[in-house]
Formats: sequence, C-alpha cells, structure tokens
Amino acid sequence: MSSKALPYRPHNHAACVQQALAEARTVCKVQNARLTPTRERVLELIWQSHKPLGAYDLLAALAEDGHNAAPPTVYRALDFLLQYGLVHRIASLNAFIGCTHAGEHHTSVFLICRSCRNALELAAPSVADAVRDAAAAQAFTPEETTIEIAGQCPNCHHD
Amino acid sequence: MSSKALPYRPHNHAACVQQALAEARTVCKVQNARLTPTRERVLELIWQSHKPLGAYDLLAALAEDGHNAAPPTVYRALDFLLQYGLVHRIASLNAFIGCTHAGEHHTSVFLICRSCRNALELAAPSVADAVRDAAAAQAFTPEETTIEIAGQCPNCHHD
DNA sequence: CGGGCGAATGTTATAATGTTGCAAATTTCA
DNA sequence: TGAAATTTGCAACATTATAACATTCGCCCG
Repeated sequence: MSSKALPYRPHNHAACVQQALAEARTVCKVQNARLTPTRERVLELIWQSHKPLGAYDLLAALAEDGHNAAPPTVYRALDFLLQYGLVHRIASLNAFIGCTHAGEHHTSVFLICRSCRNALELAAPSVADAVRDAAAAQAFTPEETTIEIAGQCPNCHHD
Repeated sequence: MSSKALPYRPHNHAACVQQALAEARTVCKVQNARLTPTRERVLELIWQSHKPLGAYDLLAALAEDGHNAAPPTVYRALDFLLQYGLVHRIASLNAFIGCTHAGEHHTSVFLICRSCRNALELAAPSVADAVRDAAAAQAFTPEETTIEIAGQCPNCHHD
C-alpha cells in the first residue's frame, strides 16, 4: 500500500465519484432532500477531480453537457450541496470540492497544493480540539471553522 | 483588568491606531520599504475599527477624504501592507484587518463574530502546532495558513 | 384524475470583488 | 542632473455572486 493520500497518487477515480454519488443519494434520502438531476450532475462534476472547482468552471462544464445554465443554477445547486454537507467551499480559492466525509458535520482541514492544485481533506481532530480550546479561552462560541493550508504536496515539492 | 479581549470591550481606540501606525513605520523603516501617504492612510482606515473592512469600503473611505481613487489604488496598498505583514486578509469575508503582531510572520487564528463583526487575532501556538503536525503527517509543506472561526463573541451570545 | 401548493429551475439584470495594461509622476541613486 | 526603478492614475475589463421575478415541476389531497 502506498503511503500517499488518495489525491496524490493514481487511483481508480471513477470509484471515488461513484462512491461519492452513492453516499450523496443516501444522505439525501435519509434527510428527505431532493437530489435533482442538476444537483447530482453538479456534484458529479465537482468530483471529476480532487481539485477545487470554481462556480463558473462548473457552469462551463454544464454548458458542454448542452445544459445552457445561468449562474444562479450553479450557485443554487452548490447551496444545496453545501447545506447537506456534500461539498465544501474553499474560501481562499472561491472554489468548491467534494466532501470526503459526507453526512458528518465535522471540522475539516484542507491541504491545498499550489502546484498541482489538488486538495486533501483531513478530519484532524487534534486541530479541531486546539481550535475549540483557543476559542473557549476567549469565551467565543464557534459556529463555522475554515482551515485551509496552502503549500506543496508530497508529489510537488522540488525542495 | 477586564478579562475580555481588546476588541470586545471599550478601550482607547485612538491608541490602537497610533500604536499600529508607529509599528508600521518601524517595520517599513527596518525593511527599507516605503510607507507612502496612500499606504499609510489605508492602514489607518483599516484600523478605524476591529472589524474587517472590504476593499471597496476602503475605497469609499478614501473618496470621503477627497482622494478620488480607483480600485487598483486600494488593492496595491493592500498588497503592500499584506506583504509586510501589516494587515491580514480574511478569506471568508473578502475583507482586511490590521495585524496585531506586525512584523512577525506567524500563523494566526481569527475569531470573527457574526453579530458585531469584530475579529480577534490570536497567536494560538497550539493550533499552529496541530496544523503543522497534521500537514507533516501527509508530507505536506505548508506555505500559508488560513484559520478563521466564525461564531459569537462573548459580548454577543444571547445563549 | 386534476387542482393547488411549495419547491425547484429559468432568465435577465446587476452587484460585489479583483485584475490588466499602459501612461504619467515621483523617488532613488549613481 | 539624468537614467532606472518604484509608485500612482486611470480606463477598461474579468471574475465571483446575488436579486427579482416568471415559469415549470413534483407531489399531495380531495
């Protein structure tokens, strides 16, 4: 087994996508949410790679499908997917990426490679704990946490 | 002495501003960087409060000065201030705030109140360590770290 | 079945944020 | 001083995101 995390090594990516879609269907079914064709297609497009995609990239991809969509179509689909925890927004890139822990509303850490642009989502409980403690020390009540680390992934550093 | 952090309690804010400007002048002098009038004015405007300000808010404030500036003026001043660690960009808000640890290139944590909009910058070494460890565990080399916690500050939670 | 209701989508326009490219002015320093 | 480099002015434009309103779709109830 390779020691590298999934985005950084070759893998059967179609399986990633299929698993993500399957999980999404489950999550939506359980919560009685409607994973409509547009929403599912947007999710599938986001999962085309492990690189965060911009809303207008998705729009362009939909256009290639022959789906002549306007921005609100994409943003509404993204809002839905965000709401059900199926994708994450990467604030530092104004972009979106599929969630690898769908369903759970956890604090994630993103490692974003500036060279290959792949992003890896980590659960990183120790980071979550440290953040919680730091906030508590200030009597601050966290509601949403954004942790994004830009740098070089193992494949890309040239030292 | 109050237990609340600075942004959350009344204080002589003019002193904050003056100290920030004085530190900025020192940092720039040491590094042979030119803190021009526009740059200094933008820094002063950012320090008008502990709330992150958008680039176009700054532009409007400059306009009130009679300085009829275009967007690049503000963005260039911000680029300069960012480069010398005098301000931070808050990615989740597309906004900018004065750095309270000017000069040091540290990993900060921002606690951003959704009610009053004040933001508190913490050094939080335990968070920085946890992030560093998480990245190292993936053989990832961090270059820039964004940690932003949105929530309710001690003044604003109504429980 | 079919009418009605709420959710979802389509459509147009516009707002908010950020950048490019080039010319003019200013500063620096030999 | 005078040439080079930095800074600013300015116009246009690119990118990201939202508002407002009309239309269609899915579903439930009668």
